[in-house]
Amino acid sequence: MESGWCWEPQTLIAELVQGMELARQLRAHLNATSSVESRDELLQRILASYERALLILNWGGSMGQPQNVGVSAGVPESPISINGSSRSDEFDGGFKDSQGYNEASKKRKTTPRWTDHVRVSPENGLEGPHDDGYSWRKYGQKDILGAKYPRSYYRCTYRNTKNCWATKQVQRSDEDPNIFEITYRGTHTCAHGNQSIPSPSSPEKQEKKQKNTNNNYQQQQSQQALYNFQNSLKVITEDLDNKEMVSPFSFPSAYGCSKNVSSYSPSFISPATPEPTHYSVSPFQMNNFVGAHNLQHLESDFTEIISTNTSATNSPIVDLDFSLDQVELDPNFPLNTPGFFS
DNA sequence: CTCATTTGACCGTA
DNA sequence: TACGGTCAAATGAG
Repeated sequence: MESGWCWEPQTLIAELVQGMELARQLRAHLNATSSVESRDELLQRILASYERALLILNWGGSMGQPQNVGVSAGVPESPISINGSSRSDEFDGGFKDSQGYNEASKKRKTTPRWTDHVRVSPENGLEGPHDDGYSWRKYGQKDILGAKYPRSYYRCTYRNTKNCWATKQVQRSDEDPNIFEITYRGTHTCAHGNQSIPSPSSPEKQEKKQKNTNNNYQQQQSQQALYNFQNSLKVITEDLDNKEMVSPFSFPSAYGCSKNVSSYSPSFISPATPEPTHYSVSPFQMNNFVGAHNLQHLESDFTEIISTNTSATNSPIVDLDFSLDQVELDPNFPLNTPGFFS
């Protein structure tokens, strides 16, 4: 939608490479006695770099997928063009042991958590919450102390059938009602089943009756690859007490290569609050959040958490174990596949 | 009829 | 005890 952006694979790769290079620098800073500020700056540059890469992917995808493009004219059920979100993923510590991670029901506190900030563009209509490609079921709503808007609680639709314990919380920002803060908890273990992405012509709700009927396999693959990619590229920061994972990638960003249809639930926030349909990117907004994080000890447990997180996604397509020692683009990553850039 | 949402109650934690 | 998170019965939509 608000594209008009000229993008090309080289640009994307350049951004990614830059991000890696910055990560290297950051690593050097970690070993040295550099100031927190310089680390912070480096980290923000890394995030910005990946964010730009993501935007490229997003727009690239939306431009390349003819179906449902342009259905942005405020039709409530129209596919949402998720233009991503400002990525301010914060990772709430915890999931140290990869095993306990799968048992989300046991220890909620140990599940990975990261926050996504999604901005809606007011001129584009009011509803249709951000669809990250997963199927969510709302299970609660609470008024939060000090918050103007209630918080909505969602869990994976396939919680029971697939034992998928991913949840998310959606809260409208106090300061800017156009911004929604989405906190994800846990990762989907149903991602490879029926879970992935609603087919363009079928609203999400149809999923309940047509599981596994998405026949656009290539598209799925690309999306999954991107999803895995973004899931793999997480930067861990460690708080004094907790670890945090800061990811420049957002779930919605992973669908740039295809159209998201979202029938989503109409209860994104609360009946009293208008529901955003279209999302625009606020690329650097994440700095507001990430910048506030304690960036010390950035590296500790980095690879451990990465691998944990990666394995949790069951990703057979891309294996991007992203570590600071190994920051080369995986040649297997289908950056050049047609479904990706076109 | 099936499934999603709503919403008050309940529970665990700080 | 207050608050955030979850449960589950009631209700509604398709």
